[in-house]
Amino acid sequence: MATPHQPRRNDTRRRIQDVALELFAQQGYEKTSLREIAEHLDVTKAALYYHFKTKEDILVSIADDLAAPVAELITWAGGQPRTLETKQEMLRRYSDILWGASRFFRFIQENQATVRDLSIGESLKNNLHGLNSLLRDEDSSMTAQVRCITALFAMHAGMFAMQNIEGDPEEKRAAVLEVALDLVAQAEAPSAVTG
Amino acid sequence: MATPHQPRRNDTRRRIQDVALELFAQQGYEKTSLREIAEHLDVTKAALYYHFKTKEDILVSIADDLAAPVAELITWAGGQPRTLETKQEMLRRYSDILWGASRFFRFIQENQATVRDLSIGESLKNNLHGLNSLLRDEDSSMTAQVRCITALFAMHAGMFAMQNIEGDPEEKRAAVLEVALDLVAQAEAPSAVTG
Amino acid sequence: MATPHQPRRNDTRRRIQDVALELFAQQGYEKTSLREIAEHLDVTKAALYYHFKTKEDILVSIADDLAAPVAELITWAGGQPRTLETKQEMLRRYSDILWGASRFFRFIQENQATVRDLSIGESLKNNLHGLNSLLRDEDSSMTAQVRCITALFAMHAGMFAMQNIEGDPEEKRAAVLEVALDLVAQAEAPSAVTG
Amino acid sequence: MATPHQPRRNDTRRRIQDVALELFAQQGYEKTSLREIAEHLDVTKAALYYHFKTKEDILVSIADDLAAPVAELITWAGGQPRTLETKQEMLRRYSDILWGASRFFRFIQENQATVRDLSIGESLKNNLHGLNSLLRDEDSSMTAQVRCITALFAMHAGMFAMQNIEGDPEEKRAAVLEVALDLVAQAEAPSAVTG
DNA sequence: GATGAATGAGGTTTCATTCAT
DNA sequence: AATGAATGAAACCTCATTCAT
Repeated sequence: MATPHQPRRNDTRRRIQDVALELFAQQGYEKTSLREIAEHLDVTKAALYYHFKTKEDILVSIADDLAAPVAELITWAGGQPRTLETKQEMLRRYSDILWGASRFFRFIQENQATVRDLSIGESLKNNLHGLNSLLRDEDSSMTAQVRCITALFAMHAGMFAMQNIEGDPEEKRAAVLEVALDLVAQAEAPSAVTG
Repeated sequence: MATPHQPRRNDTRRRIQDVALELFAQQGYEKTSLREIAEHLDVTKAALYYHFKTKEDILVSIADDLAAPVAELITWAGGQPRTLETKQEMLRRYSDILWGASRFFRFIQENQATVRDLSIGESLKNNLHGLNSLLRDEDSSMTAQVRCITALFAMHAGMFAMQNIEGDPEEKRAAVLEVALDLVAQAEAPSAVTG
Repeated sequence: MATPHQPRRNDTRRRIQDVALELFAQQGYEKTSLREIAEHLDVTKAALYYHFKTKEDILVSIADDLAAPVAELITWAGGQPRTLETKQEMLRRYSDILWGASRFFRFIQENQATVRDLSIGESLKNNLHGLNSLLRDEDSSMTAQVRCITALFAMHAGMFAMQNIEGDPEEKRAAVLEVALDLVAQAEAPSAVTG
Repeated sequence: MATPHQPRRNDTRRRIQDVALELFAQQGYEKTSLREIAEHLDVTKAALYYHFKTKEDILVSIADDLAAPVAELITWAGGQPRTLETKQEMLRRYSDILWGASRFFRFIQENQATVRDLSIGESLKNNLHGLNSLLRDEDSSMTAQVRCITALFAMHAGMFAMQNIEGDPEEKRAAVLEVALDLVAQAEAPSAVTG
């Protein structure tokens, strides 16, 4: 039973989002002009304004779609017991989200200064903070807390910093996840390896 | 009495670099205009062009100063035996460099998309790659390699991602370094902790 | 017969070309700013950029329109027998073209250094060279060749160098043409007048 | 009147004039900046201002030197009988002047629009007008007058329009002069050649 | 005889945005 | 659903020029 899809209703809108994200990721947000987006789509700039109120709104609409799963993940994790298993499952799911929308998250990563001042900045920051809070225990040692944060950033960095390294992408992703899982495990059980 | 219009000192060039870096870090490179920099210094835009050929050139001159120590570190490490101790000493020194010019490195971190297309992008990338190559062993397991990369990124992230966490800055920095040292240690001794 | 079907544009584009040529001819290309052109038209500078990509592009578009007849003339003459009559007919037609767009050709004449570096320079030079080749015979005496070139330049000079001389413009134009026709006639029949 | 030449006194001044003329001729007056001139000489812009009051002044000083012979020629011719022989001698001398400072006269030719608005414009125009008046007879036929003007312009054009034609430069120059001499001869003796 | 530092004016170009159609 | 025409603001940059040293 295929959904009787609304004909071409969302088509242009989606194509704008797609092209915009592509260019934002390639060149950065500020260096991508609406003219450029319009040209790639073979429409006029004014057409963009039929679908979106502002340039920022294009990005917001993308973020609304792609960052939602992170918020859901936080909600989910908030309802689970704060066990190591929960935390690790959280990381696994986060890994799926990140790789499922890697173009977007890479964009966020590479345009922090820009995104910070945009309206999406706040919510992205909150997401990150939410994940963080669920992973780390505020009463644990500073080192332990750092390990948790690092687990998160390892995954972010993993999306784009591994291009120099040879190997199967899936294998790399698995390795990144493993290191992250490890870090939260060590944060929990302080039988340190350090001498 | 009226203070005579003192001619600006010789340090204008330095002051430009300083203000520019401050604003670049605060607002991002593209969102910082030369007009703004000039106004902060109480000079005209044209004065900036007396000291620097282009806007990009201002950034280049800053990077030349501040990124040089990283290149030196790479040279130094290249001349040492590839032991764990060398790697860890490298991380310690890198930590010093990073925190000694944190404003600059935070700028780089938050403006990757921009920096990538600028002339400094290449050399910064090379630096990172150089550090990376010295830390990780291409023949070791993927996981081990990821640990090394993560050690590096943990330090980068540590510069700005810890502002949410309470605690003494020095203590935080030490914790970050400890986690990084740990990661390379684990990369070397594959007696995994993972379940 | 073939009507060049331009989509119905407002005449703004044409008005820009007209005002621009007027000012270029009056003051020179470099000394005419886009601000000035815009003010004459009571539009903003940005409006110019809606119609033309660059300042140079305005001139190019003018040249494309006004220099085309010369290219056509060359094509026509290329298909005729290389007789004296052909050459003289060529000069007659060239005279019509020159006087029909005298503002443009005077501009070219007075801004050679500028035009040379612009993209239209090459094609204008080719036009002149084409006319030249059709007039002169490479095997004839140097003097004969010079006479042909002079015929051409006499007409160019005639457009603007006669303003000091009194007399009816049409009469002047006819006189210039007569001298030019004479020169190619003499080039052909070397029964020299020179004492 | 011969000034005993101060040793290196004028050296820089002359070098500025030389480089300036070279660049003016190559690129045009407006497109040549003082920075460029200074760089070619390995001095600072400010040094130029020690020797010349303004940019225009550099050009004026060049013109004063190089256009003076034309004024002298006019004076000389004014004192001679208005015979054909005088006119032809005038052309011969003018040819010498033109080719003796061809870089300058080519510059004038290619930058008319610019030169017109500069202070030298007036005197150059007067020179040309003076030569013209001495050649042509205001009572003669329009055609005869055009022939005289053409004689002058043939020589101007000859300086740069002959580069496409093969042949010894001196031979070309002689041919140009011959045609010019011819033209004034024909202007005098109205037994037309035209068919 | 020349420099270093700076300025004020102005240049071309790009941008996000608007609005009548 | 989209276009054509236009705008206002601002960007980067260059220029001729000045002046204390």
